[in-house]
Amino acid sequence: MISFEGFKPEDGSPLYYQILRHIRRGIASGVIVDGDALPSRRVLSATLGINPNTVQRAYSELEEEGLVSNRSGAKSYVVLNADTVERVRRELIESEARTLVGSLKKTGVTKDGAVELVERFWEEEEEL
Amino acid sequence: MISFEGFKPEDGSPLYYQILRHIRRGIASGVIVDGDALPSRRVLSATLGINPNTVQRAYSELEEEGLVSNRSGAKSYVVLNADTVERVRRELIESEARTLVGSLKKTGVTKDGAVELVERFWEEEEEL
DNA sequence: GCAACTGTATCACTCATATAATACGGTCAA
DNA sequence: TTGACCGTATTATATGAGTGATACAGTTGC
Repeated sequence: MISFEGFKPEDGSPLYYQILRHIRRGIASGVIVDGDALPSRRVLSATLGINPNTVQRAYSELEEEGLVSNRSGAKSYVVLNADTVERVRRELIESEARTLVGSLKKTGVTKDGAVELVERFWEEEEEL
Repeated sequence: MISFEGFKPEDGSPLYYQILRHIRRGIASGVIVDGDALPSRRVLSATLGINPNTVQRAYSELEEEGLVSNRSGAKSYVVLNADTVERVRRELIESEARTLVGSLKKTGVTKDGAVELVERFWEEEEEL
């Protein structure tokens, strides 16, 4: 069963998108593997204190993306092969690195300064 | 006059917030300095193809933050001293670096991998 | 078979963001 | 002083995100 421990929606971005991202990151990092079951819409929404429709939206987008199998009546499962995992991982890392490198550049940070910042903040980060 | 060259709202975040961030980044990087005039609400909204009210919202928030002086009838100006600039710069860089490190950690990247990513993407970034 | 789950669908509602159209009064330079 | 520009304010409308409630049909395990 996919875990949502440490999932805190404080991002400002839409909730359904944060759920999507949480699962994509789990796939990229290997925490989520092929065949893993997703929590049901009702259970997960109750756990997170949000609306079932919001979870539904995330899950159905994951199905369109080909990462999840939804069968009416049965639980939803993650469907992965090696190529898919590698693709998700590469796309995720690339987009995150690109946007955040761009952000630091625009605030006037140098390349060496950015590397230094990454090294400094790496240990300070605690929450999952 | 503060420049909005290269300002492209494609972030997903609210437009007024992107304007705020653009100006904060300009201050942090030294591109925007004390006494600089802001484009009028009407001019900037026409340039960006957005609504004057949206620009107004950004400008009035900048005033509440103490970075801009708005006088009814006259143009709006940036008001800065060395301490303010340093504060804006530190807060901005810190939050962006923290976001970057948190994102990469959650996608299963190692510290060395993150440094490598920053170095690799630093040159590839072109658009301002 | 039946009960307890599951996914799916629909409707009405709130809220923030953004647009659109005006209007009013202050500032500033020719 | 006057006209062009400025900041500010108001009202109405549209859209997307999220909630809340409810309903229906499919599956699974006992």
